[in-house]
Amino acid sequence: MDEELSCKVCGDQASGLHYGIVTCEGCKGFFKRTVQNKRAYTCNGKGHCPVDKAHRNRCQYCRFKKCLYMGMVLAGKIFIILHVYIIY
DNA sequence: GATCAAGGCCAT
DNA sequence: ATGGCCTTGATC
Ligand SMILES: [Zn+2]
Ligand SMILES: [Zn+2]
Repeated sequence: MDEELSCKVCGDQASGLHYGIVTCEGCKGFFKRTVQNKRAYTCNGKGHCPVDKAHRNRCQYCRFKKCLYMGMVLAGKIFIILHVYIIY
């Protein structure tokens, strides 16, 4: 039985936990590239474009925005460490 | 020693 | 520029 998780950002099949939330390889790489290269995107629409597997590449601004909104953070690992730390 | 996640590198 | 695969480091 394989319970496969879906990406919190685009809904694609996630490979696991990445930067604090469950994401797919695409959003993981996209987030990494965006932060590391300090990329700046702009929305052509109103800033609320649908971010799903079909349209995630159409508006990078709204995709990255959703990444942050869903709780994606560069040092997402500290959340996991913190979670353990609080319990103990 | 096994598992998970970050990062890097590569092919499309 | 995107997404995937592989490698490395850290943690349990
Ligand atoms: Zn995704
Ligand atoms: Zn947009």
